Amino acid sequence: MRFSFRVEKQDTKSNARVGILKTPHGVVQTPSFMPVGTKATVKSLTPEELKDLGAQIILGNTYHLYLQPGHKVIASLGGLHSFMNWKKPILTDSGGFQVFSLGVGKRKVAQGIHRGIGRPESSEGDEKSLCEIQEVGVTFTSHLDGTTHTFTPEKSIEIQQQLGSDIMLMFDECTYFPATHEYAKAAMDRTHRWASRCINAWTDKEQSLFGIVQGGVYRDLREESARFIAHLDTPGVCIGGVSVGESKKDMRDVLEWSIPHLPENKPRHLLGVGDIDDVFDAIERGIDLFDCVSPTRLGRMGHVFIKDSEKRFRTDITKSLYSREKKPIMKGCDCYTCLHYSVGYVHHLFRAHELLAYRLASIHNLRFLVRLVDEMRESIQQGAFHHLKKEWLGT
RNA sequence: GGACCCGUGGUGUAGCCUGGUUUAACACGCCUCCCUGUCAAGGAGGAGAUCACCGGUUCAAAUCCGGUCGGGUCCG
Repeated sequence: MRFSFRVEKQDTKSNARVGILKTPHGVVQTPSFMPVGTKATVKSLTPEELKDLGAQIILGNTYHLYLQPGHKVIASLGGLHSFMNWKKPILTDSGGFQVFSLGVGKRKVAQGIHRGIGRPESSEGDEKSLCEIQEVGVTFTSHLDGTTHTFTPEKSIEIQQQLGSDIMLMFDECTYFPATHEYAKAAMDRTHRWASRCINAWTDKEQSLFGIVQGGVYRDLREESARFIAHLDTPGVCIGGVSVGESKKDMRDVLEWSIPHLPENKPRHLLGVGDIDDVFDAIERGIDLFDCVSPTRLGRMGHVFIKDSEKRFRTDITKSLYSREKKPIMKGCDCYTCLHYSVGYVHHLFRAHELLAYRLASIHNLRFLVRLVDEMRESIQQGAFHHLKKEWLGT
């Protein structure tokens, strides 16, 4: 099956749309949320569980798989799908984001402050940058063993082709927030030059390749980047450089400026976004695909998704008040966790540091988000997207 | 009846022998906050102890000495 995308239904009151994405490993009905499986596994879950909770496609990571176990190892074991026993579509990130996220320095990362991405000026005292950006590519230091590596656009595509993903992403420079206009422009221009090199390196046309819009939080840059990426001969586009520390308003502005310049007939992926309100907003603006670590990462930290009145949509299940709660995490949830376990039990598992806790919470959170996007898709089909949005967000 | 061990925040311990560098440390627990293309079963911060009690030695005691109470082990 070759790659194709078709818009099936366009919402009349917004830019929301329903589409069908065909890939060599099956069909994805959009809009769709994809769980993140960085190291060839969605942490704590089996592919069977992923399938059961409704995941249509997952994301894997070039940076991590290149470092461990190595793309050649995975290729020799039959490619990523076979390696991890996931038969459905896979999108691979290019490694750009990770390479730059390491650039902020070890200490900040150790402190959990790593959302300012790719700041090359960063020689503040002992905070040595772990990566160096040049025209040819990025030289970085492995977080695993300190060895030095270089990613170029060509290298990233080569790795992704060996992994055998259905959707490859271009090697881009994800700008940090806040970035000056000058720097954001330089990074965007570099990303555009790298885009051509990615296309040239792209030899296996069974796999598709998506370009990535950059440009920081600047209107002129976003518009320019969106137009540039839109005109590339690739089957899809991504909007990147969001959810890197900017405000929600900034993110919305970025979508506002970028999307009108993107082609109607190509799928649009919004990188790294997964907050409920953000997903509603993005789908309303015409985004088709999402990926985000939040359901799994927050799940492992004991935060479970709920539909609440405060529009926070999550609660910390490890809090004492949940120790004797007999009810499931969320009334009406059809996930495996909610069908079989009480809040009190999952609470206990977290307190006891039992491994099942991570799995049950991840299953719930992923099912919650996948199902919500399913409902959004259904509502678009029926012309009721606005009603669903109002029901959830109140606006 | 005899010998020995122990008594430090909610829990479990470290420190005690070689008194001061202890504003008494650590783990877990508790409370706040954070997490959006995962270096993330992670991170930041906070509350909480008159070191069982009484007395003594000393410039100075959780730390040394005596006694009391409480818990435990072993021997009869």
